[in-house]
Amino acid sequence: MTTRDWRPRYLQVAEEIRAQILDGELQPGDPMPSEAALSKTYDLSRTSVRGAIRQLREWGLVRAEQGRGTYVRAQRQRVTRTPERYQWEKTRAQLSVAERRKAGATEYDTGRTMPELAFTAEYVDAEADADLAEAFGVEKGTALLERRYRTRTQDEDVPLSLVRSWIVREVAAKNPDLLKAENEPWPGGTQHQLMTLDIEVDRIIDRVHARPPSPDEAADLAIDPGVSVLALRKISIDTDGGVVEVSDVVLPGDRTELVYTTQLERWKQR
Amino acid sequence: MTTRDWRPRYLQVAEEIRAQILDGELQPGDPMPSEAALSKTYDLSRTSVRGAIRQLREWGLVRAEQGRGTYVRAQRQRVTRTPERYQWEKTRAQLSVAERRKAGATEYDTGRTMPELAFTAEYVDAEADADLAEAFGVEKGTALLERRYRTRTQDEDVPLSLVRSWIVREVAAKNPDLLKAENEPWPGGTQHQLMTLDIEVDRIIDRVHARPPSPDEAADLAIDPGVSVLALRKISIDTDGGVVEVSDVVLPGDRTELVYTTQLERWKQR
DNA sequence: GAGTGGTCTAGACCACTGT
DNA sequence: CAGTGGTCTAGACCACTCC
Repeated sequence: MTTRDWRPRYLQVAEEIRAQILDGELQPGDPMPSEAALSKTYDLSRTSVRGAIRQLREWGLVRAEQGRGTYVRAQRQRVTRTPERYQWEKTRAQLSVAERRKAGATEYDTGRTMPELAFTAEYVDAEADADLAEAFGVEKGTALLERRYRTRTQDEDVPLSLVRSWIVREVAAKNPDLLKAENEPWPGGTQHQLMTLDIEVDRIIDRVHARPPSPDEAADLAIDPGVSVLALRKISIDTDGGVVEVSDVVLPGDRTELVYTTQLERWKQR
Repeated sequence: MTTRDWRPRYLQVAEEIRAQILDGELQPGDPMPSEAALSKTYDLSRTSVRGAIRQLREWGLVRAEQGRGTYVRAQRQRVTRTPERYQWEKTRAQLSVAERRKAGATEYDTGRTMPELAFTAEYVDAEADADLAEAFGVEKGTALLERRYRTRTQDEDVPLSLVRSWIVREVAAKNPDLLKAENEPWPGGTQHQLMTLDIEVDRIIDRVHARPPSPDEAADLAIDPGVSVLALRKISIDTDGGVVEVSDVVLPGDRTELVYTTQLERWKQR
């Protein structure tokens, strides 16, 4: 009170409201006072009040709805993704077609829930850019087969992830069926596709970082402004040590949790 | 031109400039035209131009510097973090004090670079909130020992990560030395601390998601507006299956890459 | 139609960076 | 000092939602 506050007014207001939310004075789902009301109570122009609200949105604390009002955000439903799915997919690849179809339609559940449904796979002819060329260990410009698809849960209409997957075209061409988009969804997934090429995946490397979404990604994933995406590059390595598939998976950062378990070696003696 | 554009003007400008950056017309490090200049060339008020620039900042494409100008952002230096560090730390825990000290001072390098330096460890008495109580499998309100510290590279002054680590206080009390902040940095790290309590860590679970930074985190990590942090909860489980340590690690999302490798089982027959 | 948030204007003062 | 971005005002029109 006595010592004057050097921070901009809009930030002070934002932090005041933030404290109210964290203290539980404002509960998730509660409507905020309207901009006009806030403008009056804080004796600020509407522009400044909007600055405070923008800040709260960037902190992921509130959500504004045109024509309705601004609401305190509920913690969004989280979806968990674990690399156990990779082993599951590999095991499934060796099953019969009938069983693969059945398994593919069934929910995949690893204790936590991970129901998924792939749709709208799209095939594109692509060339290796510098990045992909390095990943595959091929020349820049090498022809690749690119598959684009999205996954979503059965109840929600917003996709869980946007995926782009690449295979070296010359490798994939050994099985002409792989080049046809009509064959999607391929029963048994990528690992079975690779199996038809006589390729066994030995290990998979996930590289994860967070970044702001591109405009398209923000729209496709229904992401609020200020929320980042998790960008996951998945690299599959076969039993000969070569890179056989590269995928870029884009996940909404605030709705997705990635879980990785590291098993440590036992001490020899204590 | 002919069909009118329904999107707000500030967004159109932002996307126009975005295209220029992606096309390479504007190179990383290049200064943008000043707000006054943009305002003139696009025939918009400065407020609207600022809206476009804010959008570009949220996309992570430009960086504004007070009194200097606005610049196209360079891809920031990435730091890689792999769970191999956990095994390394466990192995190191069994070495002699002298060796642990030496190893602690040395850079830890896993092929990619991961030099780190811990500093300003702080000890706090804490109680288990609902979240931590569940993680540890104890009653809510159980006394915990909380350690806070940060890591940074030797050349940069901005920390790489903010860490809060918890151990059940009653467990830690078996070795009174662990309760004293003066003993930091503890030679051998957390795993050696646990070893003095007769605890061997069997596996470590990392749970990762992305979220907007809190105001404090944004300031501490020098994060630009619109960029998220990677929040990593690390859970250490001992050979009896109990949770012995929980850490929350906050990493700048655009500067950090997490790498996890999943080893798959070989097929029995082909 | 009343109330909400989204966009936009024209202007002002400030703090900071360079010269 | 001039030029830059950061904050703030008072007012306007719009698209949307709900009654």
